[in-house]
Amino acid sequence: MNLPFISAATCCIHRGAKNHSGDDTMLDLKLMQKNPELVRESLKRRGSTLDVQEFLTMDEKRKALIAEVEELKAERNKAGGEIARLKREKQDASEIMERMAVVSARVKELDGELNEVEAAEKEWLMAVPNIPHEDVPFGESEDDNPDVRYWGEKPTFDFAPKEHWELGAELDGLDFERAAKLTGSRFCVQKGWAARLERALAQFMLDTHVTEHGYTEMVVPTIVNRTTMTGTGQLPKFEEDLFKLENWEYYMIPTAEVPLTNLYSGEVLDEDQFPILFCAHTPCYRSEAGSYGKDTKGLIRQHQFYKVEMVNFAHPDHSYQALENMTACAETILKKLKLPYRVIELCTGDIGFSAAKTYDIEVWLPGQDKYREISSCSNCEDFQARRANIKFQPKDSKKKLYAHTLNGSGLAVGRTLVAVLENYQQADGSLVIPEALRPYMGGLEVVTP
RNA sequence: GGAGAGGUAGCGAAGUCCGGCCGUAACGCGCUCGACUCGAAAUCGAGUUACGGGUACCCCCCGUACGUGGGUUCGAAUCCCACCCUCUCCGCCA
Repeated sequence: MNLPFISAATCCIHRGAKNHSGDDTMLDLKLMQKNPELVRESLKRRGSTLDVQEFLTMDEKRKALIAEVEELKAERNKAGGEIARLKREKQDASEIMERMAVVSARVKELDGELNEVEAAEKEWLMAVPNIPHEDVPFGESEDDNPDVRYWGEKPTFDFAPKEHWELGAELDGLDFERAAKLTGSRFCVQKGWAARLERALAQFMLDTHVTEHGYTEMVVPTIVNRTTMTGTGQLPKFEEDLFKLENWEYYMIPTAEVPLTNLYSGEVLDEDQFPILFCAHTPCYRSEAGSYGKDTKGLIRQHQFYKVEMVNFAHPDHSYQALENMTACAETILKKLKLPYRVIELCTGDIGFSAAKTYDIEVWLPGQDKYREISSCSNCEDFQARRANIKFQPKDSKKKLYAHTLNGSGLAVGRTLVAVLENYQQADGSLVIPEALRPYMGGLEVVTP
């Protein structure tokens, strides 16, 4: 059976009724064929060791097999009509039938080989990361990410500012010990004001995006199937980062980007629907495999945290403007909270698998004396749209095109709570509630020990 | 958990019992273009799947796809097996 690469394939076991007919090809097959140098160069810039030649060899083999098998199939189809005619006319067709038995056996053989090559090719393609935009600066690691801009004044303290977990515990808001008892490490119980602050932040963020930025608020599943995880690029490569339900091909989302972006998988959008702006407040689950020893204390790196996520579907001509807009939306939250931050651009060595260009927003944490990531905004161009098969119908052409998808945190709620704690702490051990949040906190201005 | 119905183009839907002239897929809707009209509606006419391969522009030719995967057969939307999804009723449940 012939598995088309760019369209209606079905590499995944789980396939929704109608809207998951998407192929899960990662890169444009044609791009690989026509311009392998570009891909080779892109992989090199990312520091990947994937060998483009390996793919090209497979593709040659695939084409040769297709040529052979299709010739036989054409012959078989012709003979089929002939057999039908002879039988209708009550004539003997056994000679053709015998010959076709041989042809069919050969077809079956070749189809088997073809399937193997296509599966291997697909596996290879699925492991290729997106091609970074040509403007993305070269770099080998996060140390090479250039600053883009800074905002706000770092607060000054006439005492040694505490880290958030210390302050949170002293104010009886954060309880890591009991969370460890309930589950294990990297979980937290939030109590009283800290629980409400979490809710206030989420609500404040959602309200801002909905009423000021034009986003549509969504509630989506936070457990999704394998196809959905593949559509946005979490699978097949990063399975170990995910929590998976036992005995199910279901996964807990590491970000609402996954369900929000896949909302339109297998669909064709209207050009004038753009830009489509969705946001959602969801829990996020990450195994944090490989991060042993990193941020072991506090709320920074948890197995479960809440995030308000923004997802855009954009016209290819406007997706980079959309990325600037989305980043500004995330920054707005920090500005309203009066939290100092900086924006950096991820270099080729640090950019995520699915992204073509990414801005990270880092908030200032006085307790840690560092900027820490609180948002990441990416333009994935058509990378996810290909995998999830999200197209749109341009007005001025017949050909359907892939949409561009973007995603960004707006913001990670837990980390925002950390930033509020560390930036708004007072000498007497109390915590001032940022003005923007007070309406959501029943007017509360200060949390005291 | 029990019983039943269903999955075919952008949508609805025929075809499945009795395998082949039924997949550029009947019929209807929608959409595009044209005719009529001052213009519009109505009406009439024409067009309208995706991908892969040959030719890496178009045309054209060939192949594949009727939820998914397998089986039977010279040949499968149609017959057989397994699975997925949707809907209805019953039971249970926040």
